Amino acid sequence: MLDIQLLRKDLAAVALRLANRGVTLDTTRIEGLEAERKEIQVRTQDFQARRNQLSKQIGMARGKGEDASALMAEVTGLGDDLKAAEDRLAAIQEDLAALLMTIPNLPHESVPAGKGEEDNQEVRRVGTPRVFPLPALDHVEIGENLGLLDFPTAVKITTSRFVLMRGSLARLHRALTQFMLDTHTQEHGYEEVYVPYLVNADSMRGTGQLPKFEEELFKLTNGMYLIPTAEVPVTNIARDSIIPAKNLPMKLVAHTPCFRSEAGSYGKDTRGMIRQHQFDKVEMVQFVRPEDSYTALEELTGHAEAILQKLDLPYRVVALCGGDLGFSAAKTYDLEVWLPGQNTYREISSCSNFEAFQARRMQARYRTEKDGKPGKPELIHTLNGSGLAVGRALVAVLENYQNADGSITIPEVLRPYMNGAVSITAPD
RNA sequence: GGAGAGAUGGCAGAGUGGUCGAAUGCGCCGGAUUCGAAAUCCGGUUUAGUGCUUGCACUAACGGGGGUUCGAAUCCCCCUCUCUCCGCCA
Repeated sequence: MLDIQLLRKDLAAVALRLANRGVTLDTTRIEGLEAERKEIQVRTQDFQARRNQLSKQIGMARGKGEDASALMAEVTGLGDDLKAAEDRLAAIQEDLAALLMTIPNLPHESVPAGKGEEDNQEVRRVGTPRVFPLPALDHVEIGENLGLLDFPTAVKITTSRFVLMRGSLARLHRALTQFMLDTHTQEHGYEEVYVPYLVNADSMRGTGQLPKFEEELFKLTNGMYLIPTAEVPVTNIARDSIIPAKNLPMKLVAHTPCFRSEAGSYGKDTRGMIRQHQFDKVEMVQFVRPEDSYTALEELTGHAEAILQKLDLPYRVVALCGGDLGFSAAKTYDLEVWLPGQNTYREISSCSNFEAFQARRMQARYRTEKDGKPGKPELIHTLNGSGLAVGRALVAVLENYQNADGSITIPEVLRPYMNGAVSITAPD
């Protein structure tokens, strides 16, 4: 949510910055609502002040045993006008609030202009794609040849966009998760958290999934939602709370399954594990002081990159352009891992700074300090990034570490998590 | 699932229709006292919003929503959550 004050003070500038992400702001409507709000609010408050004043006088008169009927008649006369003004004000403020909830965040000044994916800016490439003597297979063929990856059975159990993994492949998936969590907690200073996978609507509103993107979520019959990312429960830890300044920055990491309806992506990535209704992800979340958030974004992106580097997977870092930016983000770096089977880079992590956008929706604040003395509560900045998407990391390992004989070499850093095994071969 | 109790400021906790945004205690901040500290004493200490003469005024908020009333933390209705006991259970 944007600061309403910013819209009041400099609507034109807000509209201009939103244009960077291809969003047109209905400034006429906002100006109209604001003008009416101002007038009605002043009127309402005048009525309320008068009513409070008269009511107080009635109380005092009664206390002294005097007759208050004249005062009561006067305040009764206010009734209808007051009620009308209050109702109108409530309606306008509801309209304004609803409108405000659907306006995306302002892109940071460093965000490249552009409409979509093709305008994203490559920041750097790390690692060199391996050269295969024969055309590289994709992860579906590799996994199915090994007899460890099974889509038809998953379809039978549920439906498409689910997967079944068996044996050492299932274990490799778990090994990746453990390795990521251990690296972030032991080397990057994150606290591991275990969180609910079902959340209420308030939490979804807090991080920005609601009200605009309900169709992308799985909703339960009792009104709860399956989380589409650990970002939701983890970031909402800070909702409606004031964090002591000494606890900042707060760095949290969680491993959760993620559930996405993938509505609107029919026919896209239908093959393999790239786009699933259910996948695991290790997610990093940071709560920081506003002045630190862009340094924190670079740092957090580096933490995600460290996983790829340790796995020795080639990747590139892409700065999203305005048009490709998520609803709540002010700036985002995507990490794209090299997939030989597809001969392309595919997104495996997304690291974003939300500035105060989520914090304002959540009322997530920290107590400032001035010369060591406690000051006023102010909104924190929130960030998050995948570190990494586990399913896609598995895909990347399969494709990058495939051998001509159909086996998979296990990346060195994962071997301790695989009982020391060096490779994965088809079971007997 | 059944029965009961409750939800008030950073925390504890009073307030059951009228100058109550809210006693008191703790905590926190400032000051006094002290060589310094403890103790003690004095003062301060919620948030959001609006207006304009930018310092003042006003409005709103006592779990959430609705209602009664001239006036609601206080009365009524609905919802949510928490606690205790019983039952069930990984």
